[in-house]
Amino acid sequence: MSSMMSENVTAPRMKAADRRELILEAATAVFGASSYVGTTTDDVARAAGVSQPYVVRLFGTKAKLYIAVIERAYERVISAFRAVLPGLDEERVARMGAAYAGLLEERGMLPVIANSTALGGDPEIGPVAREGFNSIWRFVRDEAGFTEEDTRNFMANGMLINAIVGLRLVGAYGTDDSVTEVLDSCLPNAAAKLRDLMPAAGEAW
Amino acid sequence: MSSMMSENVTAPRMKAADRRELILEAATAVFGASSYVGTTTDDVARAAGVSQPYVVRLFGTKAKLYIAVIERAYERVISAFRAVLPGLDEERVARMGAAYAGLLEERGMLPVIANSTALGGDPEIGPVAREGFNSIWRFVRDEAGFTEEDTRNFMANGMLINAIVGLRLVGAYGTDDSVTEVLDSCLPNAAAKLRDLMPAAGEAW
DNA sequence: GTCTATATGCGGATAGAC
DNA sequence: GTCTATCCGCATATAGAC
Repeated sequence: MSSMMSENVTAPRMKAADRRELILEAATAVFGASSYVGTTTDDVARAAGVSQPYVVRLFGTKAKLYIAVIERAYERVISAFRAVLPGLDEERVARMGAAYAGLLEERGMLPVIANSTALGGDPEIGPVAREGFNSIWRFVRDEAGFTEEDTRNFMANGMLINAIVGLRLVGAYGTDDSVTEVLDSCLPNAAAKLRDLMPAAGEAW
Repeated sequence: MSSMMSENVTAPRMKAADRRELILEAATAVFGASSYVGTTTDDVARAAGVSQPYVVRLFGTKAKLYIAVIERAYERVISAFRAVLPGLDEERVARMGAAYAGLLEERGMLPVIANSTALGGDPEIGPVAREGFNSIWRFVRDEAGFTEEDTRNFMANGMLINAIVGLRLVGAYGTDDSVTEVLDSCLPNAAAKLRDLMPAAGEAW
């Protein structure tokens, strides 16, 4: 009668690289739900099904873990954009916008990016967030070939979406219909997607 | 030889309301520089020249202090917009944009707003940040009389500026000229203003 | 590779004097 | 109205077993 009922005393052995990726995914969801400050390494650990010291062991510090999370998130955005580039035509603004909206379905991805844009003042995180933002900017302008003005408008719309996501202005929290109207005019269907994906207050994503 | 050199052992007596305002101003600068998480109540206290327990005493908790700060900031944005409304004409988009940019000169005002848009997930702060954002949205649309589309574009540009401010993409941190180009195309002169106002890494504002 | 146990430090908050 | 002293909790990080 020793360990019968205790589930998950020890997570199944796994290659460190795989475990890393698993933790990064969980961490993205948790950081996305509660922001950098509001999340503890223990929250991340429990979401990933491992012990708190182990996530610290793997990533060194909480800040380094978060940095790994946002680097991965920014890369993901670019890969999503890149995927819709082939055969780029007149619709590339709409298609890339849709690609961004599609990321709403990947837990925490957009919230994490939104949050990272407010952390430029942090000496460790700031440089990484800036580089991520810049990399998207450059991609849109140089690889997708947007004009200067289209690039600005595209990024501005993205930041508006980030703010709406960061504020939890839709979903269980939404009170003002005008906001979802706006969202709809930014990216058709994004509002509906957000509504579905948003957890109730206090819930995890 | 007792208290000769000790400066400010006790802050000069003052009406609580005035002290409150003084602390709010200092707190705006400090929260703006280091974000909500990165700031301690002691940081605020020292910036305001009072003791740490006293700021807690006046505001109850750190979260309540921050809430007071962002409420004040959102009100300030609206008052700045309202000030340029009389005799509103064709230029109202440009004039309100300039009014927003003018707030760059008030320490921490824009950074605080930028940061608050990432804290929607916080059960205490979230509702206040949402209400602040909504109030600006409504003002632009209903009182300034912007069209639905102009409102969205205006807010989107504002969020882009917030992101640039939040990321510290200009000033001592700026590395990519393309970003200041963009800022200039959003709001003429804003980039130069930002450059002047941004502190070096790690410095207080 | 992963855990348990624990040290450590920091920051928010309280008590109470002046 | 404002401070000093201090408590206390919590979360990060370490040590070391398995």
